[in-house]
Amino acid sequence: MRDDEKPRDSERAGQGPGRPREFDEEEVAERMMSLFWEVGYEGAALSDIIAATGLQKGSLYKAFGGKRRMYLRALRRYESQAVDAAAEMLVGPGEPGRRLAAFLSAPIDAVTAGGDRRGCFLCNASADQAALDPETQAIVRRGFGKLGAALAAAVGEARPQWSAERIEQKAQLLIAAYSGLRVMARAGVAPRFLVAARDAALCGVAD
Amino acid sequence: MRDDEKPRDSERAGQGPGRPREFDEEEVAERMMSLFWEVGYEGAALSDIIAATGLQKGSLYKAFGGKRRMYLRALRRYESQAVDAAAEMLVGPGEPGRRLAAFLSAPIDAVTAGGDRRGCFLCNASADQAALDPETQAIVRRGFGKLGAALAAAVGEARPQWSAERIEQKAQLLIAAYSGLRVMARAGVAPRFLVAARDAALCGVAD
DNA sequence: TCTATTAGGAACCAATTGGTCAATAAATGA
DNA sequence: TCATTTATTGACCAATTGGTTCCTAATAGA
Repeated sequence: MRDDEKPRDSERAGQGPGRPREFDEEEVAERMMSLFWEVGYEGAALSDIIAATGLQKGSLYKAFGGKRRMYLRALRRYESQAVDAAAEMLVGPGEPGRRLAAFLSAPIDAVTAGGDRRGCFLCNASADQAALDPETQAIVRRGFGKLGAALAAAVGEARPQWSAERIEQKAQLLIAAYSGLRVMARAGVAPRFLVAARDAALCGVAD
Repeated sequence: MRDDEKPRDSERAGQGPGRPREFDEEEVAERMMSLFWEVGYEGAALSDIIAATGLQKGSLYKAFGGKRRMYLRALRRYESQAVDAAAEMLVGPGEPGRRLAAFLSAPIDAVTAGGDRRGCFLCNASADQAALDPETQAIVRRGFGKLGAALAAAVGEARPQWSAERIEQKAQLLIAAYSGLRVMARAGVAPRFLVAARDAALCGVAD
């Protein structure tokens, strides 16, 4: 559980002295994210990371730091990919009601369409490491904050006549419902229940 | 990750031949539940379980099976304690609206009153082990099922004029919101956000 | 070409992991 | 008292854990 490894070198396009990387760092980071997302921090042994990335232990530790840094990097990657994308979608073009519906449908589509039961990495990290590691906690909280802000914006757009307080309430309910849906999906709860929850959550703001 | 240990002997009040237990099995099970609840399956090393229970490894393995059995037992214990209690409260006496409010307030009270950030064991297990272990998954799903049924009963009581479908939808939304609140609480999201989510969730069914 | 710098890979590490077992202790019933 | 049964304990186990180090390979710039 130590965490003293220094950040090591990252991003250098290939110029400069020294032997060039034989792997694409982003691609490797992507695979690490997938693994941690699926099995959690302790569930991913170093040997699993090696298998998933194709790198050797030495290269892994030189490019990234220790295991904890890999996890945090994976989580930050999820934040700046999945979370930011969702937030942008929520404030993007189109009917706000439709955007909210799309946001709450994502957890269901993932499981019905792709059979993807990984849930939400942010939510998993919360149950997994957030209570134990403050850095994880900070990232998770920031992610929830982003989603909350974007949801509030979309709700305000959909129902301009609502008070700020009511908008905020609805937005918070939508994150909570989203998180709950992700958690339930991971446990394999039948899609019809998820659909019911989604429809009730959207009631009054997207019809 | 093996799981072949036989169930071993349980419950024998102390009568019959043989040396009597020096510990109270229920009390030990309670401590194991607390530990797994807080740190998850992989987060609890056998040495931690030993420290938490005061038992030696050998006694632990004789009384319970391997680590996985201990975890499942802890999770079942949570189900038959926390989940069943919540379900009974929901269908119990008092105004149904108040009961629903109490159900959704529990996640908030835990963190504001007791500083309890363990969240919900069921939800944690979902993010932690449910995607990997079918037994865990079954318990989690059953737990969600119980809560869903109880919530539907309470909602139906609070709003008898609603259609069965609408009642079911609201009930499912309430479990999702509950799960989400637990997850967010574990990440340390500020209580005011949790309160906002709760109030929005209760809107229309408890006022 | 030579040097500096970096990457790759395997050997190596101590510590810990979950799990077993045999010896001993304490009870019951005969 | 003695055989039987069960519990406790600590020594022991192989395997795996995350992590380091050292040697070689490959590049850029001088």
